[in-house]
Amino acid sequence: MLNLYNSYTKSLEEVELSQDEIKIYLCGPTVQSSPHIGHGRSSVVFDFLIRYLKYLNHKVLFVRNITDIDDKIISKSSEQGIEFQELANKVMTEFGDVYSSLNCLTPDKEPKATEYIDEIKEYITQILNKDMAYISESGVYFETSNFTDYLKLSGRKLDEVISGTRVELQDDKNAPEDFALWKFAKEGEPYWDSDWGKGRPGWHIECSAMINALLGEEIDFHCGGNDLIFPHHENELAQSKAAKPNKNFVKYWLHNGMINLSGKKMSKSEGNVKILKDYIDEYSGDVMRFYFLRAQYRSPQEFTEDLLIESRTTFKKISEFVEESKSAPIDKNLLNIFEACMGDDLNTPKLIGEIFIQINHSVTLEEEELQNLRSTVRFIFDILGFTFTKVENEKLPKDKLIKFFEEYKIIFETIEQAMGEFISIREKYRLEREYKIADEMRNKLLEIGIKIEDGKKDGWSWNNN
RNA sequence: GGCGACGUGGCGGAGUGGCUACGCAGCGGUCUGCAAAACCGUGUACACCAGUUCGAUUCUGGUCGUCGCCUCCA
Repeated sequence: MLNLYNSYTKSLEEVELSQDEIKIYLCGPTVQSSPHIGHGRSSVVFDFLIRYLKYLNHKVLFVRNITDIDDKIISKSSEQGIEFQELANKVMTEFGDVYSSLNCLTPDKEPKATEYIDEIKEYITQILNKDMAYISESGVYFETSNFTDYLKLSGRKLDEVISGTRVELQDDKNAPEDFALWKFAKEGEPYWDSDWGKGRPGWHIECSAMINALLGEEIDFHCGGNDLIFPHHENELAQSKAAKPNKNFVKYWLHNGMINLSGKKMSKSEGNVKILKDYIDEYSGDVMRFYFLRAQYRSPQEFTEDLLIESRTTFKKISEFVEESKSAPIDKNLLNIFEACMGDDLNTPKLIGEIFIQINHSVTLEEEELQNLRSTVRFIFDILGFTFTKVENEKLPKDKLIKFFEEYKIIFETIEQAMGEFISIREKYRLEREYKIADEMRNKLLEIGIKIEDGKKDGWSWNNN
């Protein structure tokens, strides 16, 4: 059983899944600036869902779009004196890198708005033909007053939409709440030809058109951050229902909560954006994923670097528990827990708690049961997209190492060889009860970033932390 | 201002009408030459005020507070 919160009905619903392909559309980024933690959350959280659906033996058709043309991209690129495509491509690459280091499943299709201009124009024509849009001086606009269900998704009232608006209103619109399907190009702006005039698509229409082109008239899940509910998804829904009144555009609307930086929402306008890549590089994709796993996907989630450090510590425990084991779904009890938690609107924090309860109880288990538990925990984390790849040890500069080991008359060839000799020298001192020297060696080694942990099998390890 | 969400121990974060969440940190211990690591043990938190109830952190109402959306945003 899978219960998920549907933003449209504002309630937890038992999801009905057909045995056919499940169609999922995730609103991807506008490629105007580098990905931040919030982008990471949205992609990882819905990656959990997709992977879980696959675990439940469903076929999934997953589309995530890229908005590569919009006002911000145009203005930013012109500030930098480059073509808008150049900026879009650069940022797009950054997003691709981040998705892959977070081990998010590659979408089956990843359409860009600029590659679907024909479909977009065709879609606008359909809306015009249904008398749900009109052409004015500055563009083609959606006639919201002709769409009775407008604002049903976001639950707003019409006068609120206008009263809160501080943006200059276009005076060639029939109503202030009407939104652009096609914006006519101003001097110097990029444009595509159309029957109505040279211009570019509005923000919302690309999603309607690309969903229609790639997934069809009806889809199962439409996902994105909850900041997109209004106006983006509201308008998208209006367009799609206007073009196809008899179709149920989206079965379930799913929205993830925002990341908060020290109590504040992180957004471009607040200027408190942190670059996601830096954290991935420092903490690894698994740790970032685990950080996202710690919060239920709809709740706002606190972000500080300390919480990332904590996530690393906690995740390390799990990796060590699972390290030597093969992934296998053996422990039925734990699998039931897994499904119960995931089925409860993806309650991943609860799942983590339950897994730790199992780990804590494992001391009483027989060897075989313990192995089964380890394998099953590993299996669950595999399903959730964790890789358990060891963090590449930070490369210390070789000259620094050579110099360091010279002091102890060790000729550096490889780190293993040099450390082996270093340890045996130090061991000699320890046997001779020359603890001062031994401790000093340990401390000096720590200064260059290598930590000795006496009593461990290996005897030494990198200090990645 | 409008709409919505939320307020759980030092921090993060589940959950429940009566019973241990869990993780991190802290504290005590075992081990150790000393550390570290590891292991064992350890905490009567549920914003405030009323009400319903045999009993409320969990239900209802109010108060205060925090956050989000309302404008491009995941």
